[in-house]
Amino acid sequence: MDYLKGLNPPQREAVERTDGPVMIIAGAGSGKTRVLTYRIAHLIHAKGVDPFNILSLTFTNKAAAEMKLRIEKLIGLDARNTWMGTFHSTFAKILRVEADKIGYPSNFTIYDTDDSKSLIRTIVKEMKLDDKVYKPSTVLSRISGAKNRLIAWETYLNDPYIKSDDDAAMKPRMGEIYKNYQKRLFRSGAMDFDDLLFNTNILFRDHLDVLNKYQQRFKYVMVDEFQDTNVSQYLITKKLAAVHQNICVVGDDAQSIYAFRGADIQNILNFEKDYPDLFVVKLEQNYRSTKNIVQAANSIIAKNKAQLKKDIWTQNTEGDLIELIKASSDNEEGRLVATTIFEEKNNKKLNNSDFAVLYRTNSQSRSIEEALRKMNITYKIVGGLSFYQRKEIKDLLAYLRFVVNHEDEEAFKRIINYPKRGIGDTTVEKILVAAYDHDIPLWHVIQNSSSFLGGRAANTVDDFCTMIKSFGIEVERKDAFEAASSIAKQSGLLKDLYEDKTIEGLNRYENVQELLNAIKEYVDNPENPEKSLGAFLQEIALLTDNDRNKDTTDSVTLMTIHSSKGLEFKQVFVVGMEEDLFPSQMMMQSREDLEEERRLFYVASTRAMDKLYLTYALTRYRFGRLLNCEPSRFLEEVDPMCIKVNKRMTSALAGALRNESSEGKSGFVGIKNQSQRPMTTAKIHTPSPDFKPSNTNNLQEGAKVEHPKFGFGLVNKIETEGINRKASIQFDNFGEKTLLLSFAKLRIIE
DNA sequence: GGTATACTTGTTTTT
DNA sequence: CAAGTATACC
Repeated sequence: MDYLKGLNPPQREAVERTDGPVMIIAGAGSGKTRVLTYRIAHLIHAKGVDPFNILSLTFTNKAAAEMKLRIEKLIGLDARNTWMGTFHSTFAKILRVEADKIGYPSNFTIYDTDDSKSLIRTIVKEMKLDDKVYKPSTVLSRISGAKNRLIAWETYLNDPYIKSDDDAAMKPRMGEIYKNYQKRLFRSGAMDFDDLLFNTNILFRDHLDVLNKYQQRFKYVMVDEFQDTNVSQYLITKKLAAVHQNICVVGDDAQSIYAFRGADIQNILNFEKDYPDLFVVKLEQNYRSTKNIVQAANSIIAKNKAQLKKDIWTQNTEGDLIELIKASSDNEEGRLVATTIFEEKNNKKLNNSDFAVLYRTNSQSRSIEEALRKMNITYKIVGGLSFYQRKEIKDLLAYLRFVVNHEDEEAFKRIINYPKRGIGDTTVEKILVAAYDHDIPLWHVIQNSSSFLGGRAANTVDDFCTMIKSFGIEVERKDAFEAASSIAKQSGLLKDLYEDKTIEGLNRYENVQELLNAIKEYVDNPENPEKSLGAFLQEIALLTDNDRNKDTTDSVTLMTIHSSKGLEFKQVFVVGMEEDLFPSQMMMQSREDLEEERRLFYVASTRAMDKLYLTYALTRYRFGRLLNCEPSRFLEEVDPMCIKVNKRMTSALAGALRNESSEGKSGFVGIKNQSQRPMTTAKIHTPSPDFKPSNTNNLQEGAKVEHPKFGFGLVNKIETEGINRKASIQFDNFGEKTLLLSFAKLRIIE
């Protein structure tokens, strides 16, 4: 086939060596995706492998989608039939089919991190533990770590090493929390992200017939971004490939940046031990960047000890030196980035989309955004607070989730009293406790609320229950879009948002509409055979909005270094090159951590094709405080031959900019302080010694009353709004106040 | 039960 | 500095 001609010798080897275990070490910019897609095309086209027998695992939906598209271009529609997706989505699909084998319903819910944390918070509360000690995020990452190493809660509780570890951390009850968390997930018919992998392992361990089915099916297994796999993921792929041994992993140990998520760099470093007859190919020619950038990147990564030996080189031109830019403050850093982009755009006739600004933490985007906005440069932010994490989106999704899975506790808690229907925390608590204590399904309690709750609470819960049931009927009869729109309307959610006329309120309303649009798109897309709401929810649970913004406007990209992996731009700014920020202060305890930070720097640097800028600021607002910063140690690690210090910042200009910024700042702060200073209030009234609240059922307008705090006053007006009677009272010392009569303690004087 | 306010608290990265 | 939670109040 012709397509082999465009490949260099190692690339070609990687494509043609289709059988047996293969490891492709692919340096940054070495044409990895190309090799992968050609390899799959080659399997199908030249080797006659049925696309159904090929499984390719990636880390992002975007990578999967892109690869699929590229293969389709090479070999046509056959490509559609290969299995290609993220670890999580692929095994979620398999788990749906096989759920009953491990006791789960096939419509199980997938909890996102927020759901998981919320569940942990309630468990910690129920166990009467201190949530300062057992912080949801800490607990979750501990549990997650265990799951990624395939440690079940039973094992966790019995392991003396873990026990002493937790004791030492002053968190002896961790194992119990893990146990309760897991049981609760199971009761809710829910799995968290890690469960998708953990339970796949359980499934394959306990049901050899199932394992065998998939082993037969997936004759060829490929894993992209192999350096980011955790033990749990690795074991799944290893098992799947155990029969045919056609496993091909592609990765770059130098770009392993997800250890915090359980990724184990040892997987790639030790791969050869598991497969002694492993065929290793190294792709070392970089097609992306200039010589200067490649050399700089090499000099950075050379400082790491734990790595596979490789020698990245390029035939590209020398290119510009890397520019080091010093700014006096974070705001100035933003301005310098913006002006540089502006100039380069004009000088070199570039588009906004040729530029990217990369940072270590999301919070750094603010100063950059401000500066770009001032210069009228359009930009887009990738990642950050995701669309699917917005409250209004989660609320609607919770409705949808709960209608599909009546046991979904986290969804239930979100919607039971939103929009307000008069069901308070105590009632919710009672329902959950009833379900838990009697070991009965949550939905059973809701359906029979009168046996567990008092009269009026039971009534409102009944109404809620009827509503959910009617939604259930709609979901059965209609497609996902019609059902979701109807639920959004009838639940009152849309109305609640519509009535909020603030800017944010409007925004929220639009976001919900956007979600509905997304559902419509899903339904209309012929590639999705199943139009049901359940099918849509499965799809969306593992979606991050990285690939969602397909807006075509030409814009500068702002994102964290993590989310930049796999991308490339002509010009790249890595901002915030400061000690404690990059490398992050959290990452400097151990050498392993520091090495991961260094790999992160390597990833950032190798995104650039033509030009790389490194910027740092001398001062920066963090924790709401102005801090002095030191240049990052990483700056000294870059080969000095590749760098030039930017001279365009004359000190006069710097001074001018600094003054301007401080003036603007202080003026603003001054105004704000003034408006926020609390007014001095009148002295609180001391109630008369014989103060006793009167029955206010017959309170009349014009009556004279005493309030324990506000003192004496005259009733101006009484209004009745539903159950609530309110009185406007003109107090002698506190002005007019409107009080709710069912709560306000008032003594009627005359 | 609902809501306005004060207060704390935390900022790494994400499937 | 911002968001999210506890509190106190109506």
